[in-house]
Amino acid sequence: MPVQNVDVSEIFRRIANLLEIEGANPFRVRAYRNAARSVDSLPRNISEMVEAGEDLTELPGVGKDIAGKISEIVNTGALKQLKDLEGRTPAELDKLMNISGLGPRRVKALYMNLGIKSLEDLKTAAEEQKIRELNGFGEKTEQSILESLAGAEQEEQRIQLHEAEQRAAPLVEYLKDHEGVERITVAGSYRRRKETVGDLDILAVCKKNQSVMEYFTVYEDVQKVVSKGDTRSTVVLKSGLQVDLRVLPEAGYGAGLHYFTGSKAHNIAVRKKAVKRNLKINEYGVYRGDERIAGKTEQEVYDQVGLAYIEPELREDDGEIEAAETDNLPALAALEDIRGDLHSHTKASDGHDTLEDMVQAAQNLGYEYLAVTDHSKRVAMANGLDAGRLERQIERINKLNEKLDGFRILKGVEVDILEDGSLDLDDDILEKLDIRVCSIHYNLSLSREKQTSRILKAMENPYFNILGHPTGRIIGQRKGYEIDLEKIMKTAAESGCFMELNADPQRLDLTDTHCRMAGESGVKIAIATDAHSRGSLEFMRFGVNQARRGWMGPENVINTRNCEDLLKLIKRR
DNA sequence: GCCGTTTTCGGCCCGACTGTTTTCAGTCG
Repeated sequence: MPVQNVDVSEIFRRIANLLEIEGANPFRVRAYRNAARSVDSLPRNISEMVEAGEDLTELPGVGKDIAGKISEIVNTGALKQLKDLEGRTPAELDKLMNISGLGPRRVKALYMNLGIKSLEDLKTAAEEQKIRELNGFGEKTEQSILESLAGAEQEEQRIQLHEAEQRAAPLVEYLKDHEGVERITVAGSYRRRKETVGDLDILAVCKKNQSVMEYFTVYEDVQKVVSKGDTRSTVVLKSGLQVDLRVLPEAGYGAGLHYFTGSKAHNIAVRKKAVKRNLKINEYGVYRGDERIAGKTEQEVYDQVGLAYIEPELREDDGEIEAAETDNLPALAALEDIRGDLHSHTKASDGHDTLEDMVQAAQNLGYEYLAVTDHSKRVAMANGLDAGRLERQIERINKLNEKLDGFRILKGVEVDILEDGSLDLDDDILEKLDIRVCSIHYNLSLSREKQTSRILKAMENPYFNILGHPTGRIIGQRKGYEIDLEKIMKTAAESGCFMELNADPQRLDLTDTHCRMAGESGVKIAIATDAHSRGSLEFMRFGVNQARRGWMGPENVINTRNCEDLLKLIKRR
C-alpha cells in the first residue's frame, strides 16, 4: 500500500509540534505546518507524484528541503528527522499540545520541571497540585488543565454541518430578540459550509455590547462560560459545542465578517497581500497607517488588495487567491441550478415514503425530474428489488408519468456492484431503465487493488451510469473503502460514467478535494440526496455546498441539465 | 523552512482574553 497524503502531513505536523516545544524558529515551525496543509489539500496521491518524478517544489509551501523529505517518506515510509526529534523530545509531548490552554511553552515547562511526558503524568501532577507551583502557572491554570483532561477523554468533536445548523438556529433567534442586536451572522467554517464544524463563530453588530454579552452568556443552553469580554465572549453549550460571539461596529462589518469567516489560512494570505501594499487588515477594517480606508463590506476588503470577491466556500487558501487575482475564479453551481434529484428510495425497498409521495415532494421543490433508484436484491436487508419487482415498478412509473405534466419520473435502480465487479441485476432488466446508480454495500474491506478493479470492471458494463457514494465513508464513523479514486475517475471520464456526490450530510461523498480531482480528471458529477424519505430530498443543499467547496460550476454537474439533455448525456454508446 | 512587482537575505498576519503578573507571556482563533 503506497504512502498516503495524510501519512505525510501527519509526520510534518508532529515535526512542527516537537520543534515548537524545542523552541525552534517559529517560522520554521510554520513552514512544516504549511507544507502539511499543502499536502492535505492535494487532489492527487503524493506517492504517484514522487514516482513520476514530478517537481514537488511547485506545491505551495514546499521548497527543496521539504520536497526531499516527502520523497524520503514516500520511499522509506518514515522520516529520519522525526526519529531524531523523538530521540531528543518525547513523542508523547505532541499529545499534550491538544490540551486546551497548553501550548509549546507550557508543555516544555511541564516536561523540564516536572518530567511530565504523557496525559497520565499531567493528570497526576495536576491532582497532586504540583502544577500551580510552577512559574507562570497558577491554581486556575491547574484547574483548567484538569477540566480539559476530562473533556479530552471524550472524542474530539466536530459536528456535522446539519447538526450545527440545528444548534445555531435557535441561538441566533434568541440573540435577535435582544434589543441591542442589530445584525447577526454565523461566520466561521459554518459559513464556509464545511462538512463538519468545530465551533460556531457568531458575529453581531450591537448597540449595548456589555448587555448583549451578558445576555449571550446566560442563554439557557450554555453549560460553561469560557471567557467574557466587551467585544468577544466564548461559551460551551450543553452539547459540548463551543460558541464564540464577536461584537463589531457597523462600519467595519465587512472586515469583521471576512476575518471571522476565515479560513485562517485564507486570512493570512489576504493580509500578506495587504502588507505588500503597505496596508494592514484586521477585524475592524483595512488601514493605511492609522487611517481606516475600507471595511464596510467584504467586497471593499477584497478591492483593497486587488482581488475579486471570493465566495466563502472557496476561502481555504487553496488556489482561490491566485484565481481571484487573475479573474479566474469559477462560477459556482447553486441550488437553483439543480433541476432534479438522481438518487432516491421508496417503500419498495428501504425508503419511508411511497413513490407518489416522493414524486410530490420533488415537484414541490421545483424539480423537473426525480430518479427513483431503489436497492437491488443483493441488499436483502433493505428489501432490495429483483428483476420481477423492478419490472412492476417500471410499469407503475410509466403509468404515473402519463399523468404528470412538466415532470418526469426517471426509472432507475441503485444496483449493487458485486465482489467480482458484475452488477446485481441482468442487462435485460437494466436496459429498460433510464438511469442506474451503481454502488458498493458489501465486501467493504477488500484491498485497494481489488476494490479498485472491482469498480473498474463494473464500469465496463454499458449500463453503468453513476458510481453511488464513491468512497463509502460515513463522516465520523467509517473511513470508506480503499480505492484508487484518481484512476477510477479517469476511467469514468473515458467511458462516459459519472461520479455521485452523495448529499446526505453524514456522507457528503465525494469530498471537496475529490470534487477538484473530478474537475481535473474531466469527469462530471451528479449531486444526489440518496433520500430515504420526502424530507431528505432537501439535503440537496448540503451536496451543492460541498460541490461549491470543490470548485464545481453548473457545467460540472449533470443534474443541472434539463431532462432531455441529461438523458442524452448519460447515454453510452 | 519558504519565498520574491521593493528582497536570493531578511522578512514571515493580527488582536482579544486570561492568568499571573504589576507590564506581560502564553494561548487561541
